[in-house]
Amino acid sequence: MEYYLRRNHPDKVIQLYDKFIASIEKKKSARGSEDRESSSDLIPPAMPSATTSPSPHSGEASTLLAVIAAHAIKDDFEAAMNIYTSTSIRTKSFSQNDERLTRLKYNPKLVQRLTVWIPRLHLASLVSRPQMLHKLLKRYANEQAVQPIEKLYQCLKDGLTGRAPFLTTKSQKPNTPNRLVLPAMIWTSFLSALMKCQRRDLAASLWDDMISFGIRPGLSMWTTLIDGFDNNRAVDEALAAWKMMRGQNVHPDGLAYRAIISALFNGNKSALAMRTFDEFQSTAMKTSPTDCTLSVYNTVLHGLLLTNQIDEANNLLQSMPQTGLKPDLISYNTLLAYHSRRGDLKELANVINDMSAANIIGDIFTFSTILSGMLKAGREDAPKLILKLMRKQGIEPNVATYSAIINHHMKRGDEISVRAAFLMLQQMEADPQIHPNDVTYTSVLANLYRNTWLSSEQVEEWRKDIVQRMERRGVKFNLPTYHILIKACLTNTESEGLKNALWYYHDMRKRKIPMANTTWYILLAGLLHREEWNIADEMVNQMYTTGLQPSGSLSELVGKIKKRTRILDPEV
DNA sequence: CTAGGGTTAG
Repeated sequence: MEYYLRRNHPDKVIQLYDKFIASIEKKKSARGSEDRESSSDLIPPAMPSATTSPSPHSGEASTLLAVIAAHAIKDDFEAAMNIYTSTSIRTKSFSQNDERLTRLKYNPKLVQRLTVWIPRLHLASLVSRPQMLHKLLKRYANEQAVQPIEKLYQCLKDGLTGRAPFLTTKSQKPNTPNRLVLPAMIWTSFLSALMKCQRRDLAASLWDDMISFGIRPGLSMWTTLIDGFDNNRAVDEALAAWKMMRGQNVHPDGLAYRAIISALFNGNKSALAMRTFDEFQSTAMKTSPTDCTLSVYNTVLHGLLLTNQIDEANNLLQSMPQTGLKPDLISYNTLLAYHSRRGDLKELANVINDMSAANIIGDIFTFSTILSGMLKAGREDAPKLILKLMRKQGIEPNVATYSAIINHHMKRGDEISVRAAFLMLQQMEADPQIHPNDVTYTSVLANLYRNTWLSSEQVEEWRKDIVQRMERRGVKFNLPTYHILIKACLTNTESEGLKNALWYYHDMRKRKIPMANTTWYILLAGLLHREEWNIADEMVNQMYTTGLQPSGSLSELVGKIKKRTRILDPEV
């Protein structure tokens, strides 16, 4: 194939590729029938092994690139796209300095065309396998990796409207039969990923793009938007989206109700959340599947407990049987979490008894929750006890389990405990099953900032070490992380504390992570407490420039800063 | 496609 490419005979290359594919298909079907003959009907198919499904060798990728290059010589992108999206050949997307590409450098025009084509072909193959694209975006969002998401999205937009479009939304289809149709769910996947990265600005422009392509956002898109605002702790925006959705006569289902109710509870609007829940019960609940209804109930339960409305929570639980609903494992875990936060061992035991009476077996969430509740209550033997219990039940401890233990060590703050925490962290880093996450590292960092036992040199050394480890592993800060760290820094009375807090603030701005009301509250309350009036004034100004109109407790805080009201109670 | 619970902290 390379010979014909060099001789500029693309059609020969294409012929050879077709033959190659045909021979593969023949081999596959031959092998397939052999398998059928040899295996009895009673024996289930074996695990895929090297002999039954050969792993793609690199030769296949080179062959694919050769035929793509042949089509590039003929400038037939559509044909290349058809091959690329339908081939079973697995290949990492070819990078620009791929060794296979540089072998074509005798034809610079061809190489240049291929460097434009390859990312587009990569996207096209993802668009034709939406669930694969979704998985990829989800992974990027988990890693807070905005750039690759943006890159894919830019390529998508370019594919719809650029100089040589190869994608189409359904509404345009009649005039463009040769383009790949973009499934509507892909918009939802991108929106969800961008919101999880706290990039409301990019999410907003995606929304605008979608409208300008003539797509009316459907229920799932609205739900994703509201969920995203909830993730970003932006209640007002969530509520605005909810109203806009209803204004467009889109009827919410259980999932949509769940999203808005969660946002309202998290945004301190529990009365409105409960009214919305009542509305759900008298409307969408009638046609909602049981598991979906239960998720709404569990969200309400979680919200009530979050706002310390324990009586209301018990009323809700008691009302469930009348509607044919039974509390499930998640309901019980939610209850356990409430008592765990309060370190209430007696109530924890009560819930565990209720669970066994209802024949509900605990899972990893259950055990991690109980473990941290016991630690909060001062039970030093909790890790040993719970880990033993888990082994007996065959439940593997995970990141949350070990993070809880590490947090406990770090909280104690003496040198021996901190060293124990670092040792456990090292063990987690060495084991791919329990790699530390943002929560683990945040716990270590926040406790270091708050530490008053150790020398500041020692703290600084350990802090640098942690930051390096995070960078090495690609673990990035997100909104709750910043909140925790800024607050921890500001509680440290040393001047370092203030400096560090402001560093995190600037880092947030640099990374374009939008501030939630809570962010400003934490910052301003900390500055007020330290009586850093000038810096507090400056922050208030910067808050106004973001267009935020503070209300409630946040505006009270602004008033106190303006009036230089000193906090006299040293406990606050 | 969007989906309820745990580990950071409030």
